[in-house]
Amino acid sequence: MRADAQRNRDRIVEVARALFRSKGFDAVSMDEVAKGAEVGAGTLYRHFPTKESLYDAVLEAWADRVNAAVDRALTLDGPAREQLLSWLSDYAAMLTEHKGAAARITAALGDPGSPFAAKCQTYLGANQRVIEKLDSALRPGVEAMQISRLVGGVAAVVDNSELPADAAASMLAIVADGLLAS
Amino acid sequence: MRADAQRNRDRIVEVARALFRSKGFDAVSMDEVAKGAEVGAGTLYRHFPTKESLYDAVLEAWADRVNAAVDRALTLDGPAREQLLSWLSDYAAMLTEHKGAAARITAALGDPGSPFAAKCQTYLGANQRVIEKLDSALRPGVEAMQISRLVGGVAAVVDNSELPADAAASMLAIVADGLLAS
DNA sequence: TGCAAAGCGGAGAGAGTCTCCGTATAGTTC
DNA sequence: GAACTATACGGAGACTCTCTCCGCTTTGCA
Repeated sequence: MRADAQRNRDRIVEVARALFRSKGFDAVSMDEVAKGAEVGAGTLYRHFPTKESLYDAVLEAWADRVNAAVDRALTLDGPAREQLLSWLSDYAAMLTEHKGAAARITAALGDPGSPFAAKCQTYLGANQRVIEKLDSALRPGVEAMQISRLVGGVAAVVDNSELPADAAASMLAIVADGLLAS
Repeated sequence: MRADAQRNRDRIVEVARALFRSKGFDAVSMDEVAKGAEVGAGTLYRHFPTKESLYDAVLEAWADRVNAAVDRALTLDGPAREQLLSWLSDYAAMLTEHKGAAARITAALGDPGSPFAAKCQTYLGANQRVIEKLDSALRPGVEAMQISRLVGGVAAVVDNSELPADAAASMLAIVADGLLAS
């Protein structure tokens, strides 16, 4: 990639990250991103052929943080319930960090053609690790996809309705208790 | 209302219901509805000032069916878990009946200014009745809003990803067990 | 039958995503 | 350092969508 192209790409992602974070996916227009990054619309669309692909680039750094959160939760001293709850709330918090991300990523969970497919694999892998570690404490037959969708659903509701942290926590507690063996 | 206006209104709602049900909220354009109902855009917008208000009119008949579903579930013979599950799956099924409805209605749960406010009250009231009836079997302190949001979140995921009924059922079972006292 | 009020409908404003293509520049080769 | 080519730039505008404005038509009452 030519040096000017790389500079422009970096600037676009940086500007887009700030805009998406503060205003949410829908409320940011591509024109706005182009103007903010001081490039033309053509340049923006050459780097990112759709708005979703730009969003994907903005969310790039998340995979590492997801894995770190799993590691942290699973090495906690304490009962399985506490480890599970810690992971679920970290997971939900990461999903709601950017407005609109939770619904979008969760919708892409079963769609290999989505621009978010790589991120979904990370999430599914993280939940798979949780299942393997907590195994016997969990409801028999529970799958990574179910956890991903349940928590994604809760996160999407929290995000959409801009709920406070305690509302999110109480819903996650219900999900966690449902996931634990009864 | 003048007779011609009433006829047009009825035809618009009928056409819109068919389109929304088959294609989902986002994929239907107002132009399409106007053309299908053989009216001009102006006529459509006089009857329904926004696309959401048209959607609301399309969903009008639901309130009765919600209350009927609660009645049916709560008079089932069987343990609380069975009654709860029956209601939750009816509730989720109704929310996913029209593509896009689950997310929209659930997002409006806490917003009195939404065009769906009346429908939300119906849902909250239904869940409140469930809580009062099952009371001692449920997790202490559980609220109608929490149930509405949890099931709405699950329904939105099911709807978005077009999941089969058994995937929905397994997630609702987890939520139900979380809602029951442990 | 005549007339005001109510309703109709389509052109078009405004906003959004995304494309096309003439122009400019980076980086290589002599 | 000059010439050349592949690469990148940028903005006008095509297309689509929601929603408005306003001149024309129809209804229903007196």
